Amino acid sequence: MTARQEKLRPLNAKEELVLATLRKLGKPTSAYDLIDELQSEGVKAPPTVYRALGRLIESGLVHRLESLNAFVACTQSHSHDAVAFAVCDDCGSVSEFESEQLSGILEDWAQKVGFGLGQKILELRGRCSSCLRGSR
Amino acid sequence: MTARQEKLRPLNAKEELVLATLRKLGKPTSAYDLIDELQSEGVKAPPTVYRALGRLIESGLVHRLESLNAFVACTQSHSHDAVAFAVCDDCGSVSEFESEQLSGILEDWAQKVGFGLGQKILELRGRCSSCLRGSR
DNA sequence: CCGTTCTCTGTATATTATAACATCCACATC
DNA sequence: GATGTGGATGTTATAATATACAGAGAACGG
Repeated sequence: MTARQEKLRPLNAKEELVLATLRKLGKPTSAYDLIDELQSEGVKAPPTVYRALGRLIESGLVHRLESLNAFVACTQSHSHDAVAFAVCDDCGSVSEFESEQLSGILEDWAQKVGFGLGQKILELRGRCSSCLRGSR
Repeated sequence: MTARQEKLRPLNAKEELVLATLRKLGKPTSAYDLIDELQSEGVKAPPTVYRALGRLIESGLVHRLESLNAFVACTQSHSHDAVAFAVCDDCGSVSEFESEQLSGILEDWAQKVGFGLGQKILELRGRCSSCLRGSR
C-alpha cells in the first residue's frame, strides 16, 4: 500500500535529463517533443528517449498517458494503484488523483470474474476548472 | 441514462464492412489489420478505414482501445457512461463491463474539483480467467 | 590479453494516423 | 441544360509514434 519504487537503480544521465525536462514542461509531452528539447544534450535518437522513458515509468517517476501518446512527470507520491488522470482538452494540463474506492471497485470486479488484474488505465478527458471559467 | 445512438444515420457500405469484420474477428484489431482484411472489398486506404471507424465509434457500435491502438465491436448494449475494458495480455480477448458506482465516483470527483468531465477511458490490463487457468 | 557480459547507442524500419487535395454525385439555381 | 455548391468519398503523400536489430565500448574474470 505504500509508495513503492519498482527498482532502486539510480538514474543515469539521460534519464535525469528526460525527467528534468518533463518536470520543467509540467504537461504531457510526446517522445519526439522531448527529443526536440534535448537534441543538444545528446538525446537525439528515438530509442534513447524511449528507453529513458521506459525506465522512468518502471521507477514510477513518469506516467504514460495512453490516450495522448504522451508522458508526464509524476506529481504525486502515491501507491500507483488506480491513479487516474484528468486531461484538459483545452489547455492540456493534467491532474492526477487516486481513490481507494475506485481501486476497490475495479479489484472487486476482477475478483468476481477471475480476471488477473495488472495495470489500470484511467484517463478522464474534459475541461479543467480554469478553462471552464474562461469558458472558451 | 438509457442507451443512446449518437446519430441515427444508417451505415454506409464500408462502415458495414468494417463493423462486420470487427465482429467476425471478435478481438481488438488495428486499423491496418482491417485494411489487410478488406483490401479486396475496397477498403484499401488508411483514411477510408479511419473514417469508417470514426463514424462507428460516434454511433457507439465500436470502441477504440487507447492502450492498444486498436478497435473492437461493442459487445454490450450499454449507456456508454463509464464502460471499462479488461484486456487479456495473453490472448488479446476483451471484456466490457459497466458500473454505475464507478461512474459515480468519477463524476463525484469531477464535480468536487470543477472538472468538466467528457470521455472516460478505463482499460484494465491483465490476464483473463481462461488464460489464468491455462497458467501459461 | 581475451572472451564474456552488460549497458548504452544509433540506423533503419515498422506501425499508426492525418493533411491536403482531387473527384464524384445529388441537389439547387439560373 | 449549364453552373454552382456542399457533402461524402477517394488518393497520395507525409506526419507522428514506436521498435527491431546490431554495433560500440566499458567492466570484469580468467
